[in-house]
Amino acid sequence: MPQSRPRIIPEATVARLAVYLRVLAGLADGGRSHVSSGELASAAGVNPAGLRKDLSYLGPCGVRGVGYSVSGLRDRLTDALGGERSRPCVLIGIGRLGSALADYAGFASRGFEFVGLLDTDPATVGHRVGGLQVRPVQELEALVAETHATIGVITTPAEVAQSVCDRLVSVGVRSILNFAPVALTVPAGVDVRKVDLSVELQVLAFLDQQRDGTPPLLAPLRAAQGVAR
Amino acid sequence: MPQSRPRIIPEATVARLAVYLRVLAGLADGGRSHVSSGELASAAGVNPAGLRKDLSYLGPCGVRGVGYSVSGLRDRLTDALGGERSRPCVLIGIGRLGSALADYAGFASRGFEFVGLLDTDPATVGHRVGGLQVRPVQELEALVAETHATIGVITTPAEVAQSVCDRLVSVGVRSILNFAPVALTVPAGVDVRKVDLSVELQVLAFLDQQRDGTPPLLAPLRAAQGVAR
DNA sequence: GCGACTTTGTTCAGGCGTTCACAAGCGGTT
DNA sequence: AACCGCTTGTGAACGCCTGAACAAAGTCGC
Repeated sequence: MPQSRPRIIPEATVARLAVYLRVLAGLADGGRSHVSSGELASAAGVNPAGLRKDLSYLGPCGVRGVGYSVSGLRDRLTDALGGERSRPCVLIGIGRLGSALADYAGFASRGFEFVGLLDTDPATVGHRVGGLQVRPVQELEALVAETHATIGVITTPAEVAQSVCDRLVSVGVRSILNFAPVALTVPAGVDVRKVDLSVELQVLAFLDQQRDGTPPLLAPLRAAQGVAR
Repeated sequence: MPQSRPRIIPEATVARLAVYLRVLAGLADGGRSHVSSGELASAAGVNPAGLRKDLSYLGPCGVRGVGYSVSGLRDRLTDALGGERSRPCVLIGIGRLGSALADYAGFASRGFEFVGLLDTDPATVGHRVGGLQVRPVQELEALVAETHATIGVITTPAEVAQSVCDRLVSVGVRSILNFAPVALTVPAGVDVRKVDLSVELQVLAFLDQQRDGTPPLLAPLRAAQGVAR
């Protein structure tokens, strides 16, 4: 019965659904029972019409004239995004960034649990980070097999990211979050999402320069929109 | 003066230009003098035609029949993305993630230098992170004024992110990188880029579920879309 | 010096995502 | 019971970006 979602959901929409879900969780904690698309969109930083369109991919889930039930919509979104079941993750590369991610509360609260931390550095292996002991990267295959991890997070230096990725894929991991500044090559059927922190800063630097250097030239169309994405 | 770039560069292109720049830096270190669009595109993980289109926004910068000069293109990209001048950044919220970012080598090597670290927690203030001493967040305005920081990085909890953002904007910071899971509201003329780590994982979880749950249903290419029911 | 090959730069069409605007539907009120 | 206002859901247009095909241009070989 719950199996009836023949429509394809665009990836951009999926990302926003995750944002809506977080906003809803906050509203639920605040005791709210209903929200309108306008209010929810404002909190999420998107257009109200776009929000409704996003939600429409899940089928009707609001009541006209009233709005959306906070708990109802939250449950529906939770279900659409993969349910509440805990998703075991392995993290490879326990440097500064890796350590920070290992005990980032935002992950655990959403059902993402790190079940293994791996590193090559003998000085790091054995150390305890976020409640887990760092293990040597040689144990990657065994670890994935025993924990049935489905998500791999790569925070290694760029040079070894591809080989780590290959090993993850070879033992069945099909979802990879990559923080290393390289483009990973994976076979079809494997999803990679890349987070590139220095690119983000560089884009900001570009926009900054553009503001300072060419406002008289092409300033007109660039204003508008008070909320950023 | 190289002041002649009347064309507007799409933001998506800017982000890719930053990736190309990094790949080029690696090639230059390797001693390469020329690259073709195909090779560069492969290393960056994009389509060759798209890469050429991206570069065309900067005007002709390759030689037909030969390819691109590694150093020449690198310089051109560096210039387009804001030059090599050091950009002072302030970082607010020195938790796990903030500490990791504070001494992330990838930033410094691209001209982004943290000139101030701020936090509210008395236990964190005064501590030394990545070569800088953490200062109380009350000094934010003074710090920005004295260092002329142009970029603010927010790694605070969600509840205080907006107020920190407002204070940054009020003292002239117009570029903000936000890691807090909230949509920041800013006046026109201020750019915000948001990095949401748990959203990335949630998208992966969705794709994972979609693979497992609906391969027999919508695996094929695709049919009509936009038609309603 | 000329021809052919290689690679860029550009143009074109297609898909995707976003935004706007309107009709349908539900609750509250009289 | 019927009306009115409010909000959702959807259809359609617009613009952006992506992916492929073509022409210009430069180099290498003979």
